[in-house]
Amino acid sequence: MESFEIIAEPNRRAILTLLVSSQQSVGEIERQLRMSQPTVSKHLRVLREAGFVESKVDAQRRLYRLKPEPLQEVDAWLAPFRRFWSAHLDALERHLDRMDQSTSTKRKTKRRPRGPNRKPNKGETK
Amino acid sequence: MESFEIIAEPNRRAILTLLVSSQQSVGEIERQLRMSQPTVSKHLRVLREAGFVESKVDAQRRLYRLKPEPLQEVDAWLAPFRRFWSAHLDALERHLDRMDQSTSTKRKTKRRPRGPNRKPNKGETK
DNA sequence: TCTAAATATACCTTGACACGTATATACTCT
DNA sequence: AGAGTATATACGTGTCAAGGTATATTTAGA
Repeated sequence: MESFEIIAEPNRRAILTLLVSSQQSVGEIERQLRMSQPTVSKHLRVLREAGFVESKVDAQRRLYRLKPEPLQEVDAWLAPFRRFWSAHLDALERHLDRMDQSTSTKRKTKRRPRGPNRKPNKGETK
Repeated sequence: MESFEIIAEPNRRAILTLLVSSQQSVGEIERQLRMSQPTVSKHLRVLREAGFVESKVDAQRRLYRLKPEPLQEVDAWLAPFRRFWSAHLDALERHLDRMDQSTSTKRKTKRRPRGPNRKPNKGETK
């Protein structure tokens, strides 16, 4: 399974979040997140095979702890978008600046001739 | 559908990546990503309803462009993990520093500047 | 008004996966 | 060795999402 699918599952995200603070045994995770033991074990297996966590044996217990790499990949995928929304903020600022100097100006040129409107879909801007 | 599930789908991630550079019509996305037109439209619908993109009408076309908020939420979820792996890097550095002292080896590559009570910089990824 | 282009949607099928229950495995302690 | 604890796995089941094909909707242009 692939990194983005792994963190698509809410229980797995919860487990990862738990493990940020410190390593935990299966039973501790089970109790804190109120999931069944097989469910926890199965999610941990998925996380382990994808490199999100690693385990070490401690008597009958297994202690699971985070490994950084897969989440760093996710983080890396986000990088271009971070640049995008920074640029977006800049554009908003420039726009507000223009509003400042042209608040009394009315737009007189229509962008393009339009026929009868169709019904807009949700999230569609006119 | 929820943000993490949305970006779990590879074609949707590809669409989002395409839209970082500029807005695109459905047909343009279809051709660049070699997906069928219904597939593109259906993914765009999912993305639109989740707020990842918005569309505006341009004659028979619809131009889709990115909206930042949902990916910013994903980014926010990652924040604690970034602190986690920064801490790991710091620990590694301290370890290497101790190695330095005990071996008197000269280091060839520079490390990050460090000081007492060092705090990570905003948006620091490394 | 007819046709072609661009996009959206309906319906169907298929596969993946998350969970529960039951059971297996591994380790500790007496 | 036997009992108890902690964890892993096997199996069956229901759900849901992704893609394909076919069709509907909207618009430009002749």
